Amino acid sequence: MIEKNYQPADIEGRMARLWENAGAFKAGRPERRDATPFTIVIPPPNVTGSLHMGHALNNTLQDILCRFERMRGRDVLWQPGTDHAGIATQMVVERQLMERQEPGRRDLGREKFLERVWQWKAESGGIIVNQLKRLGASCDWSRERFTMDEGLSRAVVKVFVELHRQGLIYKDKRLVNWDPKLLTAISDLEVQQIEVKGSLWYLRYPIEGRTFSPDDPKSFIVVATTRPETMLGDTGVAVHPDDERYRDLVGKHVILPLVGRRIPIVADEYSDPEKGSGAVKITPAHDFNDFDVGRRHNLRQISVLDKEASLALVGNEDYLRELPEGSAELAEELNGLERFAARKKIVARMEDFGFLERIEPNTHMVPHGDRSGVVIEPYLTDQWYVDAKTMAKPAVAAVRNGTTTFVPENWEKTYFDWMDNIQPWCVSRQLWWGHQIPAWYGPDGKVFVAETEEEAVGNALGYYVEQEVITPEQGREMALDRNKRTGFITRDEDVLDTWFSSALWPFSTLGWPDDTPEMKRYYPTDVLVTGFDIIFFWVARMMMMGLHFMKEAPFSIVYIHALVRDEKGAKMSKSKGNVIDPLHLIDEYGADALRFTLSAMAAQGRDIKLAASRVDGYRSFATKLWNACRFAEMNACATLSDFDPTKTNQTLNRWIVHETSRATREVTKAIEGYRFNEAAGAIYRFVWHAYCDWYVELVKPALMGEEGDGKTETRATVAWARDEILKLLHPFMPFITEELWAVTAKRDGLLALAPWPRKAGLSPEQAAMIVAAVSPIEPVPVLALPVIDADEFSDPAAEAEIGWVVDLVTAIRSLRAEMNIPPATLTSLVLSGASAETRERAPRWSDAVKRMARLSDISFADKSPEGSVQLLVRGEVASLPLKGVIDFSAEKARLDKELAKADADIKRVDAKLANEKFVANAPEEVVEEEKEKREAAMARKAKILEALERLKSAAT
RNA sequence: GGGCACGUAGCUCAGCGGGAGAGCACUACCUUGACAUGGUAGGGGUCACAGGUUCGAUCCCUGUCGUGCCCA
Repeated sequence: MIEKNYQPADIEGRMARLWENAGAFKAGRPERRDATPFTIVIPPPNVTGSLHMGHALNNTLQDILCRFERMRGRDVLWQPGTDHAGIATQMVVERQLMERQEPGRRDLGREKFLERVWQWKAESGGIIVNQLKRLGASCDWSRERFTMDEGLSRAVVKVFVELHRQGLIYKDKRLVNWDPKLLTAISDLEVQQIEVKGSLWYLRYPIEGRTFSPDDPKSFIVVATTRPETMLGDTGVAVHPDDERYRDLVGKHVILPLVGRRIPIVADEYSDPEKGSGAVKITPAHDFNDFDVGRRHNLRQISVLDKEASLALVGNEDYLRELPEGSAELAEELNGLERFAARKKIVARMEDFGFLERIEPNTHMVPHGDRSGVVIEPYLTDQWYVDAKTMAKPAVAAVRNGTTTFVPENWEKTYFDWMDNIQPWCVSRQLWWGHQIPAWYGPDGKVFVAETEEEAVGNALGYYVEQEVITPEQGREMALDRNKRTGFITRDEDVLDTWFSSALWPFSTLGWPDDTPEMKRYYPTDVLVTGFDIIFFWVARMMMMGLHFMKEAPFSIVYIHALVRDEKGAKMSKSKGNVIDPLHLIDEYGADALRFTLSAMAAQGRDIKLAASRVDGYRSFATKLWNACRFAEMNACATLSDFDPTKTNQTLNRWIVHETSRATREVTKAIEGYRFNEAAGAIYRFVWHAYCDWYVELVKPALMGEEGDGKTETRATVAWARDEILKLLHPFMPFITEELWAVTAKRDGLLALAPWPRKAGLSPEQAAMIVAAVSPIEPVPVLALPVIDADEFSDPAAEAEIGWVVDLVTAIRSLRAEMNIPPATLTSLVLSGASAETRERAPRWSDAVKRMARLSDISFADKSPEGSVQLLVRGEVASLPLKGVIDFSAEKARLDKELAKADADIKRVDAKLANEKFVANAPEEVVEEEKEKREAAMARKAKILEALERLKSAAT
């Protein structure tokens, strides 16, 4: 029994348990041993995460693909899991410690702190997994992985060690993006350039050998800077080589104000003559561009900030070297000042001495940490880097030669642009939560990289024994006793960038580096579904790692979907307060409605501006389906096991079979082409406007009539079409369809595992494979049913007949509305001058048409009766004798309007046909079409004129 | 500054070289035996603007204006 009302909340939890208990989503089900695998790896959400609209869209689309392919008989593995999210998670736990007024991270120490993080993960991590289940994600949850699982960690270590051995991972001292709040390096991608209203300070740098005077422009050079506080670390001034103003100053020196350091003026094209004063100060240790300029001109690198971005001058040998007497006092005074306080103080001091020329307001881009939100400091440190440039080459080639394809393909350009200009990837992070780098150092700083501590320590001790730094005896002792080597051999404190482990996700989750059966069966994966915002973070890096270690690209298709925005088009963000919570929408409208909305709006290459009213609309759609199924149930329409839809006799039944096969073709092709919105549109139109609006309405007389073969066939067809609908709709609305599948008939299997309506173009072998794959273990009776081939089953005769009925009913309804005939008034219909075909057809539809068009009777006549209103239906006249019922002037107005429309059509077509160039150049069929249109319009016009004539005589 | 999108009904969006579409909202009528979470009918658009290509442009090209995003 179907409940009277559709209550999504009721059924969704129940269906989720049903799937779970049946193990419906498990990969490698025995009966699919011989089926072709279909693999998707989930973009692992952060363990700290909770479901947002982006996740909802991303996982809905993946689920549609997975459910679709599962129904097509494939052995689907949708690999789920979560990401340890280094910085994010560490921050969450640190905040928790603070809120509970417990000792902080550093007080706890590394080991204790990590225990706390794991504890947090056990208690509250992975909330998002349950939220994904609420959305209906059909992942193989039994295979859930976490990027810091033992197995995945082993993969990470192995990759690191091998890349290091191959020279693709190395340690280097260069500028990094330093986050002075989180006290770690971050990658270029974790930096966001934010436009900031700041100032441009024009500073006077005195030229060596000239007496400085603010009034004498010859005694100084003006440099413009957005960061005056870094001047303490200046080691040069650059001007453009072609800049006439400064040509004779190149090669001279300036004396750095306040500091007294003697630094050169160099010519470098980096300096832009149009910007500022045309001269720039060069601070190689605190600016990426300056770093390059400095290298070109052999300028010193003087770091003047510490890791918290405060001035570090006292004891700073680089800074103090070669400074004149008295400079140490300034160092004492400024030491320890935070960078922005230092800026104020230095500017004030410069002004005091006449070194400040002016300050201009200036809007410019300032790098910010995407996690901490603070201004990023370019900072000179030792870090580990991946040679991304080398690794990118095969990754670019794989896309260029089509091994991997982006959908839509315009994202390939973005991918290439980035890959072609890729920078070394800084993978070390000064955090605790993550994969600790498998590198150990000896007392002289020599690095030993190995997969295990034993191996690294063994290598190291062997080396130092050989170098005679220690005796063999000491070496043996240190090898056996960890405490003995403390202080001699130390492990690298840093952990790897979270994205390092994510990059391995497509194979680490399958058991690599072990040679597992899953590796063989499910790699490479079929499709990756993700948002464009992580093409660089994730897609590109998976390509690099996959190609390097597996020798095969990790996926053949990368489907890039849109960003979900609020209804005004703004990006959703907590700070803007415009976040729509998918869980609220699920509570209010149901997961099915949300999923359908997202897929219906997922047009390629366009962002989704989501309005709740759309979700509401699709909830109505679910209700509509619900009630249509109740209708079938109330009329005893039951699924018959030996029913063959292609063998139906009734025209109406043949029509819905025809329409079903068309819908099947449309939906199938659209999903295959990743056009989710088209697939959703096709099934929506079919269910509502074909099945409900017409089929169910037209079928009522038969279902209420006498028992017989026709009624039996009709009942079976109603049920059959309903079942096909449930299948076609299942990938989009899994909950309601699974529920209706269960309650509308006694089924031996889940809808989630039922076979997809046979699609166009499926080879007999493939079809046989599907049946063979699904049947042995769990026989699903539906399989015994003949399948229809959407390409083959078409019935133009049925389509023509039902089309005529539809047009007739629509025309009468329209007229009645225009004439303001109340629904309670029944009218007669006279089919005048009807063709033999119409005379033959009409009786079959008389009951249905009478009901739907509110008619009392239908009759035939040679001519339209006096005073009747005439309609044109497929070239024939249908008359409604409405003498005394209608307002003649209203009818005249209606006919005049139609006449005008016909005239306009004729005029437009005539203009076209009169155009010689059109007739000469347009394709023949287009010209032919136009001629047919003209004829049709002329015929229409003739009948309208006739009707007007008759009206005139009737009125008088 | 470079790049990528986008400007279509009041709103949110499809579409597309040969007669402008959907959902929501709106108007009128209807509680008919699945459904008022419904039905029927209807109103509403110079397809941002200006050029060009074409027999024909909402669609292709160029430019302008506006919006969004990415990169520097």
